[in-house]
Amino acid sequence: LSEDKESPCPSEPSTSTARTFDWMKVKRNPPKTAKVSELGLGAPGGLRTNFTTRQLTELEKEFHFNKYLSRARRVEIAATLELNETQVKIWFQNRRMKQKKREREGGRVPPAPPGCP
Amino acid sequence: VMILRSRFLDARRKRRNFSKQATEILNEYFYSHLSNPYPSEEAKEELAKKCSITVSQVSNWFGNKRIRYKKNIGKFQEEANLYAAKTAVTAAHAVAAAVQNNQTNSP
DNA sequence: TTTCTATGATTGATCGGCGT
DNA sequence: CACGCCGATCAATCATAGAA
Repeated sequence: LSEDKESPCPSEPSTSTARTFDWMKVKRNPPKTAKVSELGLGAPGGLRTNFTTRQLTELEKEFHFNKYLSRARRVEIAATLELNETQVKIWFQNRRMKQKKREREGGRVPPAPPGCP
Repeated sequence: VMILRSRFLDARRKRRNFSKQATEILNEYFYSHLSNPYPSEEAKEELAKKCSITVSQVSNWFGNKRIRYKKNIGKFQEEANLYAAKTAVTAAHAVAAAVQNNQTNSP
């Protein structure tokens, strides 16, 4: 229940080590952020959108109010912040995971180990 | 514009590199599982304990390692052979011990 | 000291699996 | 079958530590 079988190995090892495995070939599809859909809009296609401070502030505020969004609320937020409903949905999803991660790892050990001038 | 970046200027800064031994342990695992360098949650916890870092840091390390490795396999060739040899020696020791044990316990 | 590289962390977005 | 969520991961980027 813990060993890996190296099944895929299309390439040839050539030398002693370093073969190419499938995980090294994994490629993600580029973001489909309302790309070619709207022709003419400044909708950046295949780019990682950079949220502005205003957007993040509003999203954060909403998050503290509700950890989950209703369809209606999502539409509102999206319109107000000029984002897709999907982006808002994903933001909340990532935010929840971030929250959980903090709680889980919250059992901090923030003491001052070594040097602290 | 640069002010907009100030929103971050937070945790990301003041970063500490892991101890050399921790990196040693992580690399050993990575290269001995190069065919599938995706440690399970349990494995991550074990590595975290051995390295004295958090599970998240172990995840970050593997995430960065995988991406950077496949981005430029050649650059890690040397490192790969180094650790491959190391694990080979370990394996050899194990085999040697087994043989030794076999001879002394052969009725 | 200045410049360039190695590395840990962050985060918008994707992938696969699951429940509704 | 479509949709939202979770957990893990990707991929690009940020900011700093360290080598040159």
